[in-house]
Amino acid sequence: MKKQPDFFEQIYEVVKLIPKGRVTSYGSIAKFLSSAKSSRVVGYAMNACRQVDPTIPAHRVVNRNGLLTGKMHFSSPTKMEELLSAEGVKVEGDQIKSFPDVFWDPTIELL
DNA sequence: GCGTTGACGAGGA
DNA sequence: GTCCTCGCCAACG
Repeated sequence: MKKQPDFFEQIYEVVKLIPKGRVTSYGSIAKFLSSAKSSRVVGYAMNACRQVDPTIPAHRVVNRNGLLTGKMHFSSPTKMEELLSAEGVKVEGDQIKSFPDVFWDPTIELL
């Protein structure tokens, strides 16, 4: 029996493949899964990732603006930027510095 | 079964 | 360049 739809598993797998110190966007993951329009669903999966697999580095997933939109969903609102900062990702406020520099696109790296 | 919400993205003004 | 609107898919009430 499946605990979660394959859709979610796919997302989690990609997120867990994100190298340390790198980040990606919801849209890129969605696009990698052949559903660029399902970017919102990717974010929803992240929200559920905690109950599925808390080891998922959801903090490495941000929106296309490099903004930590989901930081409020973490244990603490500051947990996300702390984790990113600890991995070498410069974060100012809620936005990632040098976003294109730390950006990791599964459609390019994994392909 | 219907309507609303949501960690988004792209397009248009 | 910024701001607003629409779309898209899945889950929740």
